[in-house]
Amino acid sequence: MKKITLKDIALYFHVSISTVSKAVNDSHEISRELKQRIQEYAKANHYKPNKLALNLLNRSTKTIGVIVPNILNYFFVQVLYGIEKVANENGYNIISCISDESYEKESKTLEFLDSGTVDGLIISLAEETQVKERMEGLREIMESQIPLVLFDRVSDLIDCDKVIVDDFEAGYKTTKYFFNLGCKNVAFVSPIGNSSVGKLRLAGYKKALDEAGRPYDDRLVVNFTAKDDLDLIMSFLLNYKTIDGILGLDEITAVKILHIVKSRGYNVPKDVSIVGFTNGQLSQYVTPSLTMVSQHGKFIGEKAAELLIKRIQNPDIPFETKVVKTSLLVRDSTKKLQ
Amino acid sequence: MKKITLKDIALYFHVSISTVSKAVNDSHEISRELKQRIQEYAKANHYKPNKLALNLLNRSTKTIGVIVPNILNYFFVQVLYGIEKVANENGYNIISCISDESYEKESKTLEFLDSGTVDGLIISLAEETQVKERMEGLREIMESQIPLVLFDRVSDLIDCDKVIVDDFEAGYKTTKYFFNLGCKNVAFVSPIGNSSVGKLRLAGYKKALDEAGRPYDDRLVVNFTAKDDLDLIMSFLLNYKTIDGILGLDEITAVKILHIVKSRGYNVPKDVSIVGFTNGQLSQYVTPSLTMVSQHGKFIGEKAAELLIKRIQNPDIPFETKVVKTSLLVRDSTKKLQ
DNA sequence: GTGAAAGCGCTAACAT
DNA sequence: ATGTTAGCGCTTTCAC
Repeated sequence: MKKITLKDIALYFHVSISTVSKAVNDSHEISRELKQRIQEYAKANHYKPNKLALNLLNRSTKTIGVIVPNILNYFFVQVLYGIEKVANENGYNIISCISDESYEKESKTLEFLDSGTVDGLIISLAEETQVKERMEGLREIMESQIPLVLFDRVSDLIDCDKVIVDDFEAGYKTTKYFFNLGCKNVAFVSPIGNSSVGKLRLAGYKKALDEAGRPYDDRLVVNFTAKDDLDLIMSFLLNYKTIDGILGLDEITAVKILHIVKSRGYNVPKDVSIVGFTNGQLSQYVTPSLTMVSQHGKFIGEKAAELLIKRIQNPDIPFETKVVKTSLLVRDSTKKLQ
Repeated sequence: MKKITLKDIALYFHVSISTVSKAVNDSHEISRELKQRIQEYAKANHYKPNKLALNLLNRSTKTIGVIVPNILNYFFVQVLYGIEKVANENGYNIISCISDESYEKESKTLEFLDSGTVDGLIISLAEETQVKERMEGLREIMESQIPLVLFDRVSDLIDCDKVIVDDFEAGYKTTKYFFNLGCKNVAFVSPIGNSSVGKLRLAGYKKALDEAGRPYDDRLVVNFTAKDDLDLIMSFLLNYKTIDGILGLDEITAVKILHIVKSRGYNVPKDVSIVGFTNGQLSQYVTPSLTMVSQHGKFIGEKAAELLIKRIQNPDIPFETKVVKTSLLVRDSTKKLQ
């Protein structure tokens, strides 16, 4: 038994397909009586209009596709919530896909979502894509005229609407915060050294160093990947100098750093202060609770969705870039300001 | 400028649509020369076959839909990974949706995914759906013949393939573990008291109590919802009796409990041992690290995807239910066994 | 009140 | 080598 179609119903009642169509859509053109019988039969046989056919007809799916690099990062989950909220308010569904930081997976997903499946796309680039500047996939998307909004991990090579975090300022302000606390040697620990986001924050860090008249020491800047042993790396770092401040570029990194630092006998925040990025579920429950930079993920998602929907409705307006400021959530992993 | 179609190309070259179709698909039926010109033109104008039309034609989308109740729960994220892995290996894409524990959102998503958009569905029920036993939506799905696999939060009211955790045994074994540790008063703290999963674990808890010849005290069983103040609830619990063991039914609950218990001056695990469910990212980084029951989410996802794909390929085989055992990951939040 | 026809974008069997 | 036709499932004129 396969799915029932208008045709099947029409055959059953010996009427035309269009009559059935009108009947199930409750058109006044059809007689009460026939309408009733057809509707009953349709319900009884679980008739459902085929969305594919409708979408083809309407050349619209009322769906927006979202690609995020990493679902384990709370920031992206928050963005997803924001997107979904605005999308639903505007009658759109979202389908969310994960690129897992891989260019290949991102491209495959892009290909899948392109060409009719969705009305628009919201994307944060995979790290690999950013590192290798592999923009072919995105270019295709742009050129095939599908509305696109990039957020957080964006690229200058692509001209489209964007929502970004003020990462430069975040890096700058946070580093300055450490200095105000009295920290002398602030380390910068990044799992995303190659992404635009990581680079901007580092630039902000450098500027703060500069302004404070302190030399830039690249041994205090640690880039690592999932493959690396963070424990070992941190051990080098801690043995190199008397570190009294550490900035971790995402939540799980900050939590791991805290764990490692504590297990090596340091007191947090007395010996070393720690600040992380992304105010998620972990940071408030570790001991001591972590001071975090919040990027307002939900807000970013909302803005991205708004931009996209605006663009879908009006493809010809000029591109916009929205910059969202971060804020610092002070908790117990940083020394108190005197 | 709208999306270019075969028709547009045909018009441009003054040939028929099918000729163009064959040309872009590199058919040998078409002359080298024309093929080349058409392909070039197509590429230059970013022609992409419309997936909607193709799917309609093939009556298949090579996509499977997944609905999970809560993306902040690491268990579901793991399941998602497992599903995606197997799906990709078999040439399927997945689109993942979040029901947010709400029946309404689940239904809306169901409706969206039904009727052509996906070839099959993998779902873990929203709590509201389970509580109110609102199975209309799922019934519809079943009756409209779309392949369906339920996992974790399942329902007896729906006849389909299922992958479940052995939650009864998990509740039973874990409670016995507390007793072996020497615990006398083991509390059971659940944010999912109304879901099948929560009930089964509670039944296991009761059985262990029973076997140990201890009375069941329902004041040791705490159900709470997102709205409740867990702090307050725990305070009642801790004042009621000398609790020396607490079982928290998910990761974030276990972490919160640990936080609360510690802040009230108890030593974990000396005064009270804590075990949580779901081995995620939080439990290993809190202090002390939490002993957890792992449900092997990724494995569950893989099995669910395998079942679904099997069913898509062969709709007539009898339904299966796979039961996946849990395992206990002992860390520092439980007293050491002597 | 009902039906025929066209069309959304595409492919495939069947002419020519 | 190229074109015609039919059809996937549906809606929407426009006739009758």
